[in-house]
Amino acid sequence: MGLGEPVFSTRSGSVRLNPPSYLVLGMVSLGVRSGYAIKKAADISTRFLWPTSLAQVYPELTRLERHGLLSRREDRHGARLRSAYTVTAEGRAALITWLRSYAPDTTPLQFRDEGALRLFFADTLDAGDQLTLVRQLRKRAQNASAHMRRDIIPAAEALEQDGLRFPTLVAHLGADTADYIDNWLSRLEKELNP
Amino acid sequence: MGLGEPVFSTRSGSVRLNPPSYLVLGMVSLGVRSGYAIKKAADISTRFLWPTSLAQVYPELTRLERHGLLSRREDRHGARLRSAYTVTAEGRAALITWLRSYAPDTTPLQFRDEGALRLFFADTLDAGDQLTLVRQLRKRAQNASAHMRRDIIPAAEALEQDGLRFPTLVAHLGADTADYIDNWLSRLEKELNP
DNA sequence: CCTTCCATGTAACCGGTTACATGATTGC
DNA sequence: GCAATCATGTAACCGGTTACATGGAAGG
Repeated sequence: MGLGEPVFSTRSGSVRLNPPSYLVLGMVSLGVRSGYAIKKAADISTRFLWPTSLAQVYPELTRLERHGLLSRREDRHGARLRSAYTVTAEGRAALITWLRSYAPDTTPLQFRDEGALRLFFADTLDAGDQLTLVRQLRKRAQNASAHMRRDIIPAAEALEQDGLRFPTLVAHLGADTADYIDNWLSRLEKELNP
Repeated sequence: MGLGEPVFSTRSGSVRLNPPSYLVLGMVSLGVRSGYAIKKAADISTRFLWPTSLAQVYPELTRLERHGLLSRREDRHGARLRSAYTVTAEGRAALITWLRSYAPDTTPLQFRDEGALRLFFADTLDAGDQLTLVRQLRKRAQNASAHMRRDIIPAAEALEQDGLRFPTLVAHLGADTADYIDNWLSRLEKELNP
């Protein structure tokens, strides 16, 4: 196993917490109360950083509650029942511990990306197809940037009224990075098409 | 399933080819002949784009050969036997088809990254810890850039004698992007620490 | 001689996604 | 009335990693 077991000790034993756990814990701590809402919130904010699914969110909520990091309340809305979660003191402590424990050496920077993998093997293509591929990659970077500026950043900015600035910052980092990549590829495009 | 089944038709039925398949196929097409060597080559080139493991490479080689995309030759080296793979015409066609078929809309740009996820939730931290986190993230970006420029790029440049330029280009894209992120975070750091 | 590297594979496990199943509420 | 959205969950599957198991070759 090596170093840094991602285990958090609670009064009731210990829980193994991984990024999806902290995603759920973090969302609840931002005031998102139901599983359904967490998934929706993740789709317009952390989707690029860490995608998730309902089939992951619901069991995780149950698990976090079982270990005392979340507290559940039945929130009856007509005949429909809904679970409203809030973070416990222990849950908040777990989140903060995680945020404070980041070690740059254990998690190396990765860009796992099929597009870039194709570019790596592009020597196999003739000049025309190489150019097409680079243009497609640019298009994707442009799409990503546009989507973030049009949808993600405004949604994040709405949270600033609650004193939350980092969602906006991260969204900007993503959009700016996408622009940087587009720019880089545009220089490559010119180089390939003189 | 939806759109774009990643299936390639061969004389002997059809194969489902995914990024790890093309990683193996591509590496063999670059002249890397054994499973062991493919893993080693991937570790100093495509690791950031698409990590892999021996437990993935070996079965994939067998599968690709079974479908006629690779051809295997027993390469006896003393008492030790080793499999030496080469790409068949069909294998080369499959690789080129994949490289030519990139659709920017189906594969959205993702930065799946635990570090950025932490930054997203950093409002939970006090100012001092926020600063520490940003500095840690910078350190990681610097490490990544340094490692690429010291190890990955020189290794890629050695391939240029064989007429391969894209491995070097992709390595530079990675290193430059890491530098960009470091720079972006350094501005954030100044903003947080006035 | 002994360590490191070359070399090939399998078994067990885990993290995550897709698909399935169900039903109430809201808004047009 | 009907469609879209809110809401919760499970089962099956898949992609990928870690750990296990084995042994020859090369280099100091």
